[in-house]
Amino acid sequence: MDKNFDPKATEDAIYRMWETGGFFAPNKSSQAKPFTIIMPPPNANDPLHIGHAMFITIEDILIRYHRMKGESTLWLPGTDHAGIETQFVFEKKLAKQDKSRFNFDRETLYKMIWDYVQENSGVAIDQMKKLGASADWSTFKFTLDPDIVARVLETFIKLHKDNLVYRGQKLINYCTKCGTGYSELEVEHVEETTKLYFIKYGPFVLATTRPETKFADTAVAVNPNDKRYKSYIGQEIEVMGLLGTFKLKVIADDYVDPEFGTGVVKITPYHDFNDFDVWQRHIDEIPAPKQVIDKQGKLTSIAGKYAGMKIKAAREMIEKDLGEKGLLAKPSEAYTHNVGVCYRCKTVLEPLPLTQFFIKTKPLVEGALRALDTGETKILGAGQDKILRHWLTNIRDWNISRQIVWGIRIPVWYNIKGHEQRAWLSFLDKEGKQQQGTLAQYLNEFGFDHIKKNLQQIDVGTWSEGNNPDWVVSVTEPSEDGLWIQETDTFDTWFSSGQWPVVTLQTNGAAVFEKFYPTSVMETGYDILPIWVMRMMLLGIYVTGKSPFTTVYLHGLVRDEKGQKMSKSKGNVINPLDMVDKYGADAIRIALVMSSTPGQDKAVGENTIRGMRNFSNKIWNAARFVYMEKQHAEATDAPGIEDNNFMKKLDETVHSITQLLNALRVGLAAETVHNEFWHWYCDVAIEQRKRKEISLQALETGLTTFLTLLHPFMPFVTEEIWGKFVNDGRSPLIISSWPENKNV
RNA sequence: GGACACGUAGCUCAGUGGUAGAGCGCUGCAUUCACAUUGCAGAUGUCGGGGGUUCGAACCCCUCCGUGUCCACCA
Repeated sequence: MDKNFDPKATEDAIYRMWETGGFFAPNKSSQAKPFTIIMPPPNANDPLHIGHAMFITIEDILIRYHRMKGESTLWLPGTDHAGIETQFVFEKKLAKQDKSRFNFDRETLYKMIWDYVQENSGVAIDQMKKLGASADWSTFKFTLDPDIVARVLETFIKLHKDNLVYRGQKLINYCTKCGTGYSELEVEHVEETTKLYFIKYGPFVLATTRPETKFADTAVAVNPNDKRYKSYIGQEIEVMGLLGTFKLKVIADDYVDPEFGTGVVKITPYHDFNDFDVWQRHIDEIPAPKQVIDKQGKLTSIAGKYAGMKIKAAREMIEKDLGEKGLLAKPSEAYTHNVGVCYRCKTVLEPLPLTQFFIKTKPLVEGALRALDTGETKILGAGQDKILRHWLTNIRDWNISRQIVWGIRIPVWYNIKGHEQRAWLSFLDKEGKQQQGTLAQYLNEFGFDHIKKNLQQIDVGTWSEGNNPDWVVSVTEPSEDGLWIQETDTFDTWFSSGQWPVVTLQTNGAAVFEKFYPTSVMETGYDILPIWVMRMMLLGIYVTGKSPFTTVYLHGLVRDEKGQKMSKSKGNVINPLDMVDKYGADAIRIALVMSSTPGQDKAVGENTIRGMRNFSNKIWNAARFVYMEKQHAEATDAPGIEDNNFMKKLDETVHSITQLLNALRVGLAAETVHNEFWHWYCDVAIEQRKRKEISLQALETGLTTFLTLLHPFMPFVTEEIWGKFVNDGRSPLIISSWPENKNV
């Protein structure tokens, strides 16, 4: 027997033994009560990072503990198609081949991404196995599996029937680079220092950071109580601009802060959220809005000679021209404010008027709040309960339309007949070249079938009142006469993952759903509380009437040794698989959870992991000592004078670990078992044994008990020892019974 | 501007009403003893400051200071 434990030589074989033994499947006994965790599905296309290792570890600890307690334990794994991220990565790949999404029709592009993801999808799963994840792989689901898609569509149809879906034109945060709009939860806010311009505007001077949108101004607003401008309210003013003079109405709105800038604000409803709201409040006073920036981030034809220019270039040129025309009242000032950027590519988002599908969220909130009030669902994680309530009470309608192909296509069909002139679309012609325009332009030349088959995107826009296209919700093409085209937008990825606990169980069979829903613990990072956990509650309760989980355990972010955020640019990223390779899976597992606490970030460095590698070696050597003692033991094992104290202490340890795990205090449980094993069992008890103060039998009981207690945290080394010389040839540790404490 | 956290050993963090803890680091001693991926001994703490409740507070309450994160429409 080697002096050191060698994880590399043993871990894979142990995992295979567990897997082929079928030990990950739930206990079939009818008396066993269920314990369920649905795994947060990682991006199918990405290798695991340290944050994944964190959730794998915590969930596996809970799963192994409950399995050893004899419960019918299901850990259902899966992966997510991660719409925007994956399409973005794929497009970068295309760019390297001098291609873009515009070179392909929708269907072809989807298939290419599908194949690309298939190539990579095994990686994350293998990595989870390396970390020891005892998930039931037979229940595995991918968010684009046909059975999952069918369920997700069903939910949408139900929402529509219940009048909880609407199609509406709103201002949407749109990424001109990724080519899609978002919901407000996906917008990241970053501080930006920009110029605040002071522009002569008729009789006023106004302060703006965005002179390039002034071509779309439809009003000027002042504060109703601002004495300086009171006489102008309700009047029209004449403004000399870069493209000539025009007239605008002056309106009064409380939103204008008289203290800021000059107290005069231009109103550009289609390019600013506040202005949009002002327009809504003064809809009778302000004429129809104008759009000056398009989806490509370029200025539209209303910008005259600036049309076609990118925002940044246009702004610079406009600044110059304003200066030359003497329209700048004074030099610009540096101004720091927050702007929304794309969480994926960090491009500054443009507020643009888009027609999208929305889910009415307010009617769904009540059930979620009730679940929190009654304790049906408990949130673990410093203060996160209150944060969730805050989100729930301030929720907005959910924009679920995404202008990408990598996702579940929205099951909505438009009848374009009679609206051919207004249906904008892009498709590939017979030479594979992109054509863009209205259906009316191309219908005769290419025929409807060709256009449909080679379609990239359709935008049927918003018709004026009473002149809307028919749209019907249907999974298949409607049979009625007409020119039917399916919406090209896909669902927000979070719309499918928001149903994850429900649909993964349902698609594993009605009996599985019946038994394991609602699930026991949802374990994930606090950073996705609103974007994911909240939505799972909303949709889960909506579909099933029950909150999808009893407890939400929100782990913290993993940071580096100094508590710094890990990032590629800082070069402080720890790859969990490298650490497994170097120190063993057990070491990184316990390093991640020991002394961690829900909702609080966790600092982990290689030193920490090395220290825990030493701990797994310590376990190994303690076992080795017991084994050697047995070799030299005499036939009769005399009781030791410390036996009673030893057993009592052992029992207390079992008790406290059990209590801690029941209370989901995983970090403290790990710390306790580590300390008791090392500093009591090894440092005290084994030394007592050397002086013959405790019996070999007591020492052996101690070892087997500790192997059981340690197993959820460090499954490999404990299983290896168990199989090798504690329980040779008998059932493996993974399905051994959790010790009962008798005397405490 | 608001919300939520956090401030405990050199560093990173547990502990959350009853004599201050862990990991990593540091100092000294120990080497054929299960393990040097070790053991023993040790140093470093007014548990952010102040006030209150209590027989007793790192822990509960108030307040101040500092840090972080998220949210928010000041162009």
